[in-house]
Amino acid sequence: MSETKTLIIILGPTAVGKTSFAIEVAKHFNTEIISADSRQFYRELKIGVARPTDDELSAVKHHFVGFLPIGEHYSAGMFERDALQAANKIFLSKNVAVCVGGSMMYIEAFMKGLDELPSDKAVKKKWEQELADKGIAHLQETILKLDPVYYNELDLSNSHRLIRAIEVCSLTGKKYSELRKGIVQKRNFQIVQIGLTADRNHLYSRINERVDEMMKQGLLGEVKSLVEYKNLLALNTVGYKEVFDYLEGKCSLQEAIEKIKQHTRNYAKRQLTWWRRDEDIHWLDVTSAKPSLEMIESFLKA
RNA sequence: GGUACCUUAGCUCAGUUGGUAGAGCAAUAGACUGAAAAUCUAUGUGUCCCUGGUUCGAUUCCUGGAGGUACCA
Repeated sequence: MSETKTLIIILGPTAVGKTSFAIEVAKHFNTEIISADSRQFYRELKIGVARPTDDELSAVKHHFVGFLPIGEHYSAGMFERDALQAANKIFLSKNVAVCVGGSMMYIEAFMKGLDELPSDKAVKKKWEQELADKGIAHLQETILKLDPVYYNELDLSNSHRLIRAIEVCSLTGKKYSELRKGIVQKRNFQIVQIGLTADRNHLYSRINERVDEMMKQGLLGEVKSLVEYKNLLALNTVGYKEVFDYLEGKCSLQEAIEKIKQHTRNYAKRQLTWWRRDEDIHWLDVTSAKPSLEMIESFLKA
């Protein structure tokens, strides 16, 4: 079996209908699904992250859904490693694997790879503390000294990136701008990206409906059961942070629900912005028609 | 019915001692190499409720009206 191996990636904004279509595709090719939805990885998150139902999960084997304890640290780099491993395992017996998700950077890492840069939680924590104590100007001065080239490229208001650059510089003793080469890794399989999309209005009303549906399914109860973890990074997530605000009396339930809808729409828009620049994506508009398997077949031949 | 206060951007509200106005959120566009459902950037013409008046000039002051809120009857 030395045929070309193909990874079909199904991506698109949240609530566009990726989950069920991916299952249809995976069934068609009699293969398995690699999830690329970073928040669906957490065991404790179900309703709020629209995890596939138990029926769906048993219909097709899914990798990574619900495999992480809520407190565990995970990242795009770790996903690159794990997803490659999972894909290669699938390719041992199949010619096609399906990847589905909305986590842009995770998918990017899986497809193209990240430069090998170190990461250290303690160092990151230290600089977060520096940020809290001395303000962002102090971080800006630090990166100006460590890596003046990157200082000029970077968005200086973005504390996350500031800290990451300082982290890499201080761990390696080298400049982040020089280490970050952006080399695209060669994979031993071909990749076909299928993007599901829809009219903005249609997408937004799907999002609103899905949030109402989550409430019916018991999102409030799910979030209540996670209050003790509320400061974890995994819970800095749309659908959870708004309900925490409600539980703390910062707003009414109705307001929290409206915020969830709004923030989900904001997220969907960011996803569309990210993928707009990628010319290799085959887009399928689902506004008026369901995506079809025939389309997938035609993309595979092309 | 009386008194007081309010009416400014899609929403919540600032403000102009009279020279036609600005924040947050939303919206739109963008960025994105280990927190990424995260984080960050850019974009603000709107009958400043209506009507008269004073004034060179009113959204701002005065008259009258409409709507709202609170309290008193």
